[in-house]
Amino acid sequence: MPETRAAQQPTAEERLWLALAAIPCGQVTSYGRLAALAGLPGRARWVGRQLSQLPQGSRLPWYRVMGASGKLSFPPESPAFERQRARLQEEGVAISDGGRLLSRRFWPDE
DNA sequence: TTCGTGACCTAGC
DNA sequence: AGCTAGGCCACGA
Repeated sequence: MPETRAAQQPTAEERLWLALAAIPCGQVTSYGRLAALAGLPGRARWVGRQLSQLPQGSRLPWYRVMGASGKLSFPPESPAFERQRARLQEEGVAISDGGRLLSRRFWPDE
């Protein structure tokens, strides 16, 4: 009988959820940094894919993640773009109409 | 199986 | 500031 998952080492997905949940309110990070924090440097695309599969009602702060260039990864005006922008706005993080982060709030600090 | 696509990134102009 | 090139890799057609 194999051991249950809980007794083994955390999976990459679990490490990602933990890193994601660790982003402080009012701060943001990038897909690449998140990948590195989860122990998978160079796997930014994988992070983006994981976030795209998050269930609708997820409590995780997916909206605190954007491209390394400081821009949201959704087309401006799209529903997803506006959702993310609104969530960030609630935390005091301003995003321009074009999707650019207007303040230095990347985490961890550089 | 190959090929295009994608919530990406860095380096180099 | 905006290209381009190459790297990354899971998925579906």
